[in-house]
Amino acid sequence: MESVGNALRALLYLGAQESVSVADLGRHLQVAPSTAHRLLSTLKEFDFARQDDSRRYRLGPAAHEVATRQAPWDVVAAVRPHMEHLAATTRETVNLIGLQGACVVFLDGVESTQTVRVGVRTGDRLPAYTTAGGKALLAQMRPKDIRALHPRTLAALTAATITTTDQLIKELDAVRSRGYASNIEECVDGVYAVGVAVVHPTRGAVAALTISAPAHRVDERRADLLAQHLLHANTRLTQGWR
Amino acid sequence: MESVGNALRALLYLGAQESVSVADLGRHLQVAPSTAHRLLSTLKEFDFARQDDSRRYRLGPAAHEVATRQAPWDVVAAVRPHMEHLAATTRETVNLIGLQGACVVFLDGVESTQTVRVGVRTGDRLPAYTTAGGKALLAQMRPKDIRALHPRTLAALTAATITTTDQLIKELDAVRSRGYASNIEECVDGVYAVGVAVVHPTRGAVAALTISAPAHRVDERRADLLAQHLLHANTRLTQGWR
DNA sequence: GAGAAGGGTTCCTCTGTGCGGAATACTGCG
DNA sequence: CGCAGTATTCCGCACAGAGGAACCCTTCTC
Repeated sequence: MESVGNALRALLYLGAQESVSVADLGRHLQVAPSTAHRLLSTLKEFDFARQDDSRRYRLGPAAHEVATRQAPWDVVAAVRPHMEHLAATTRETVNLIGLQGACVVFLDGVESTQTVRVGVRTGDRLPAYTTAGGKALLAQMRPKDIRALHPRTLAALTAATITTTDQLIKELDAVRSRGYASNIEECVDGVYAVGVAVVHPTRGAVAALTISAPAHRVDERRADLLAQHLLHANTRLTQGWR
Repeated sequence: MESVGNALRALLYLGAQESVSVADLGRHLQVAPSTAHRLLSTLKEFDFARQDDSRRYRLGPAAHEVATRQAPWDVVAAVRPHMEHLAATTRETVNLIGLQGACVVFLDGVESTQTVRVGVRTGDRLPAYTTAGGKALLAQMRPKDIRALHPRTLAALTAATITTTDQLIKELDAVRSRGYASNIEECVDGVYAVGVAVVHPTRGAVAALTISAPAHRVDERRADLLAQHLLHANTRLTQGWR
């Protein structure tokens, strides 16, 4: 696979430069300019390279996406049995959530066996501020970092969604005081969720554990009970990491 | 470039999965198993994929490296004229430094024109705790994040290097109080440097600006003067970002 | 333990893809 | 505007990459 090899060499080269011309790459790979051009065009076609009006090529967003979209799979595997136990104990849906920039991604899920239940959303992405898991993770950050990550006003997904960063910062203060985060129909109408951050001893907050239920099944007292289950599971999990 | 296209599709697929088998990839790309195997083998050859004894393939470190080694080139360009002015004014070497994990990388430099001078190190990497720029950037982080990033004991580059994370955390406190960081022969014997973090209004601490000089030319009073030059340049720079 | 099923890896043949060269188009400088 | 350098497009051809087959490996079941 000589041409594939050259494409990967081109990608590595592009990653190490501010920008690259066809001639630069041709010299680097010892290939004809038309071959270098063809490689860069293909990288561009898949968004591994971008080109502006100066004719030079830069690393494109696909390269960044491949690297940063990888989940902490070892954590996912370690948490799985705890999630299954939680789902069995509470009879509600349990999710493991990761933070990527200002979004959360659903990494894994164990669905409730009840007839009326919240479905798992593994693979989905949502704004962090709209979810219990997202709030639990954001609460690990300093207010200045929260501001750096969000515009002043935030898009609403429901009538209950937080809509300003100032509100969010206040809410995260409450999360820290309470010891867990909640989402009361802020993301999807009819869904109530609680969440806690999973903090690895050397890697910091790597994910969040949440329990989601139909809102009609959860009042404040039950939310608190569900949260206690989460906190117990979290303690057992992180004790296994020492 | 059909084969290059398939290699890039393979890379994207690998980035979205925990692990991938030859059969998985063959089905995904609609190619023969031997073709899928050949693609994965080439990705593996360049470290874009890794394979363990289970025969399955995972994303390799090269993909991560391509994405994360990219410097903030727009910042580098914006800072350049300020660096040139600083170097002309102080007649010492000016560097722009970025933080990557627990290391700094020298992003750009303007060398002093004096006969005896500190050389520029653009492209070099060093432990952050041994450099003024690194310390300036680390001082923007919380102690718990510093601990997460460093082992208890730190390797010494000179007799003056900080050798424990506890010492480093104390030093970073002093950096924050003083308003700038210094490196008094902690990295290279005979080099004295001062540094300040360049803080972008929405992106946070994106780099550090430093002035490095032969130690025999810098006493405490001159270090403070050099630091004032840095702080003034930093203010002008960040005002241009509003 | 033996055998079956599924899948990974290696090898071979052949054809169509990717290479380099040439022509054309574009950009920046004097 | 003309020129030099470089990017982009197009074409012909040969060899690189595709698929198929054989062999090897792993896991599961009896």
